[in-house]
Amino acid sequence: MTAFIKDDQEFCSCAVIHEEAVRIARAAEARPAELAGLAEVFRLYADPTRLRLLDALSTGELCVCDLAAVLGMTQSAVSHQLATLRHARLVRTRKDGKVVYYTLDDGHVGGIVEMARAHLNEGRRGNHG
Amino acid sequence: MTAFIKDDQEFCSCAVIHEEAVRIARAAEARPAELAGLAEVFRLYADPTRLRLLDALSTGELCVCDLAAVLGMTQSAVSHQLATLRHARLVRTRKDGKVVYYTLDDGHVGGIVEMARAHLNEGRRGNHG
DNA sequence: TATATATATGATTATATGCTCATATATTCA
DNA sequence: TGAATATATGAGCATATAATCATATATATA
Repeated sequence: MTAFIKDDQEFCSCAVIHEEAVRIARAAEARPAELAGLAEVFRLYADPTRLRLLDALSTGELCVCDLAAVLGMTQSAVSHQLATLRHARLVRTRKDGKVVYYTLDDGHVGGIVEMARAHLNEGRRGNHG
Repeated sequence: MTAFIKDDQEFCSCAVIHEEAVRIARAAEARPAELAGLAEVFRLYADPTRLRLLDALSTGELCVCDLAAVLGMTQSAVSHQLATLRHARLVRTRKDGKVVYYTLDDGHVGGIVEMARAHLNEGRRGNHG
């Protein structure tokens, strides 16, 4: 056997070297939908602007114009990113007249960012200096 | 005042409504470089293929061909993504003859994925059903 | 009602990214 | 040395995405 075949398609020009390890990894594999969902969650945090917005909101409630001021970005750019965060339920809104106030939706946000911060500090110690 | 000005540039057509809140958010803001670094970390996890690779490797050491078999993807696609993970130091390699074995670099990887999994389960309970 | 203002959003554009294909590199073995 | 094989990688393509610009929507006020 010189090629791995799955669903009638050739994927790899090389032989499968460790069939047992492959079986184990296959069996342990998470459902594709779950991993896709996870990737989607991470993607939300994978943008500096969105991180800055979440960071700013961690100090308390702010309106769109406040956020534009803090980030030094246009109202439109901020509003687009806020829409992304809103659709993902990472932030909530409260409307008072013309003004829309944003807050973090729950505690998971801060937790995830802290986790990644630790990852950054420990995992890459001295790599960037 | 009808526009927020920073560095001689107009960012927002609306007035800054809450100057104190803005000051506080500004003061608390993380260094831009740190947030950019964080976004970079998250970006690594923001792809289903890379998550699947890390997931597979969480069961133990696997060579490139093994990983191609587990994921049902070409050797080239897998190798490209492994290069990304390698450069980010999320995985390590061990070479034995022609075969390159990959392992997770440290425990942070699993921790971050678990964290996000919890986020997914708790934060979006019933939102997708 | 007409105007001003705070926010949201569609279209466009520039850039980033993931996969494929072809090929290079490294190693083993005859 | 030459052939085979495991892996790495550059180029190209298709798609995704973040910012911009213009404009729509909603609300307050004259």
